[in-house]
Amino acid sequence: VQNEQLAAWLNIVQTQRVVLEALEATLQANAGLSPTELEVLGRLDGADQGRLRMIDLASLLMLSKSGMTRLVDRLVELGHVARFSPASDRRIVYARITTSGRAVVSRSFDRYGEAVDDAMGRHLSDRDVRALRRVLRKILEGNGCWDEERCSPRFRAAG
Amino acid sequence: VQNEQLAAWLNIVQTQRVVLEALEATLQANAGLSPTELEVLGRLDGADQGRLRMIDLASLLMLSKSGMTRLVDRLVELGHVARFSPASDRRIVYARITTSGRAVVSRSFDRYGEAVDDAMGRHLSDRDVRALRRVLRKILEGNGCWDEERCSPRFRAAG
DNA sequence: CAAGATTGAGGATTCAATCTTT
DNA sequence: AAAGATTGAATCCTCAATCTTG
Repeated sequence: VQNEQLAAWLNIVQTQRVVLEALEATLQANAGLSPTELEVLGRLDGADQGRLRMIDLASLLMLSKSGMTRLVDRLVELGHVARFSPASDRRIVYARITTSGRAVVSRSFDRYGEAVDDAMGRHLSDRDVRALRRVLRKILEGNGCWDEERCSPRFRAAG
Repeated sequence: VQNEQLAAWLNIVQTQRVVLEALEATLQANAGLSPTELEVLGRLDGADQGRLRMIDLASLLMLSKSGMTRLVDRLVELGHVARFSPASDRRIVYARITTSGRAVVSRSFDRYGEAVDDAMGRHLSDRDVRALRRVLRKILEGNGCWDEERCSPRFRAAG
């Protein structure tokens, strides 16, 4: 019985590897970004006022603080994100998506959706997708990291 | 509809991050190994004669050839793996698990299974686990990377 | 020349230490 | 002192180039 669980875990790992590999190729050719970098832009795009604190971004993506500092460095370099600190508390740094960043999200998300469909959705029925989400949600809830906004964000409508 | 797929993909990514983080901590404290390193030992442990070619290991874990070279370097350094080339074709290098490596697998796999159960299985019914595996298998099959031995290997029995 | 493996250089991420603001 | 962010050193991984054997 425990072997079934181990196998399921291995399957999650393998699936993530396979799909991610497909997405990386598409996304790199299309926008010159890594999936992680696009995820940051997507989170900012969906956030209130298009901005989030560095520490909240790190927590959302489960990266270290320093990892997020460098990731945002790259996005700033590309002009897709800008930094600023609010006057009310100068300890905080916000990452804010720029017009250029919004444009990248608009242009890339459709292609990205197609790539996900190609590598994953195309092989699944609607029931499969629902079943998958149901089980994964249980795991996330069990680990105290389910959060409606975190795990099923409202993605930007196409275009 | 496509949003459901995107959300499902995000959930896979998040689940992998959450569970992996839990496993890393346990495994590091327990055996001083990363999950990837233990996976190599587990694959070798289950393989015929306890050995696999470098290139097949790389393919199994979806790592680059050079990445696998370095990973095996570390395991050799620790004494858990040894390299050798067959006389029949000196181009090939086999990684073979050593007695020490077998011991590590024996000692670690129980704890590893417990950790997987803690982070994942504990929150799921048997039906959930089966449903999860069924859907993930579809995705892997759809991408041409389902392989009975690759994706549901016969793990060593406890002890 | 092709297959298999390794090496050097460069990119991404983490930990520990540090800096600034509260 | 604590919260938030950044920096330096070290680790792990990848790509391109190279080496060896067939």
